[in-house]
Amino acid sequence: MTERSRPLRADAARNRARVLQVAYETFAQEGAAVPIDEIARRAGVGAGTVYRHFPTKESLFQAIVADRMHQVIERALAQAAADPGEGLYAFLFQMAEQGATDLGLTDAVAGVGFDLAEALPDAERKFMDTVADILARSQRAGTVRSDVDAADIKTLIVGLQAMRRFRGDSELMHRVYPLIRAGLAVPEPPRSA
Amino acid sequence: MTERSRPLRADAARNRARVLQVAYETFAQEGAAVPIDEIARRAGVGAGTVYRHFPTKESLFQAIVADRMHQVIERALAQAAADPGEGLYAFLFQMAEQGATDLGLTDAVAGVGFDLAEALPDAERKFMDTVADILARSQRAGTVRSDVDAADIKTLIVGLQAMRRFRGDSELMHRVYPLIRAGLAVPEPPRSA
DNA sequence: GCCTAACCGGAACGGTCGCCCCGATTATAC
DNA sequence: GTATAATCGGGGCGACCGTTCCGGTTAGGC
Repeated sequence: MTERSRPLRADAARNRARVLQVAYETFAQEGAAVPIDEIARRAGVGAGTVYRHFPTKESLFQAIVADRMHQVIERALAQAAADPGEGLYAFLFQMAEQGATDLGLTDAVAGVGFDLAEALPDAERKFMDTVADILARSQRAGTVRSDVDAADIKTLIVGLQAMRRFRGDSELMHRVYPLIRAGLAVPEPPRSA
Repeated sequence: MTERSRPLRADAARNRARVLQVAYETFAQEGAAVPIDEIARRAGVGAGTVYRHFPTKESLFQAIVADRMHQVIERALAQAAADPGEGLYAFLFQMAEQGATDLGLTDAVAGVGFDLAEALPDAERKFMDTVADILARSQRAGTVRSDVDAADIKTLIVGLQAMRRFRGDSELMHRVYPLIRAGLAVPEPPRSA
């Protein structure tokens, strides 16, 4: 984002990339509670090196979440363009799945220990815009009831991520996910004849 | 549970009750991360006194969760007996509401930082039996589809608690809860005529 | 090849928390 | 009232974690 006055030295650039990559995988698998020392150890550098590139633990976490968020949004928009009717359902399931294997992203979306809207207002706004967009497409396609809004969907994502962490992949997909889908579907009008 | 060989001294019994009461309220409002020293301070005793009655922080937490769980189960069974059709829905909403204002209970149900099934197998089994019972009653009353089981309901409870923590009371009740309810309702057979 | 500025790593600091210890205190039996 | 045994409470220990510091090392221009 911010231009450096001078390019990083080769070893510094290499270490920065390694730290980012290791932190990415580690936060995803074990959540945001992993100590910086541990990330430094796995990256093969000292803790001081981590702090030189990222002044606080939160700044490292933010850099990763912003990137992850970007990926999720891009993928969701592509899916929604390809199949508007399924777009929202695909997005919901993708977020549930991602959130379970990516504890950092879950915490960020749910605002646990790190206020996404405050720390990365652009990412938060773009995320909500994307949700609204995908939702609107599916509603126009007639596969989602019209009386839900983007905030409702975000709430469902938070819930689904919690469920996915609690229960296995296939069980959630085969047993609980259909219930959510049935709840979001356009209700059948009451049969009067 | 276990009988004491000699009754507690009067001041000891009073302190024990105070600690339990304060811990009950504190864990409910602020989650299980509150330090023991803080609970001791609020109860007006020293940390040593807390540890004399409860050898570890977890044992104190367990004592509280077991009690809360008992209350929730009793109340749910009474509701289900009074109105079987609404029993499951009332239970779900009650658990969501309780879980949001009772972070300790939420953590216990979801198994975060404390394995309920391992630490209090009786409470866990009774909880699951109760869920199964209430669910079966509502299914017999025809208000809940027959292809969901108690494990699905528990998963939904975990999700609802997360949602409730994320969003306010009335919003969850008015906007998201109806979606869950619609998903659990007996599906209308497809109109062929 | 040399010089210097940039960078490295890990030891160390300050703060927090679970848990224990022990001199002081107090309830209870006689 | 006195003895005594249970209880009290707060200071302290050890572990952990985020962050800083600084002596040693190395990349890169000349």
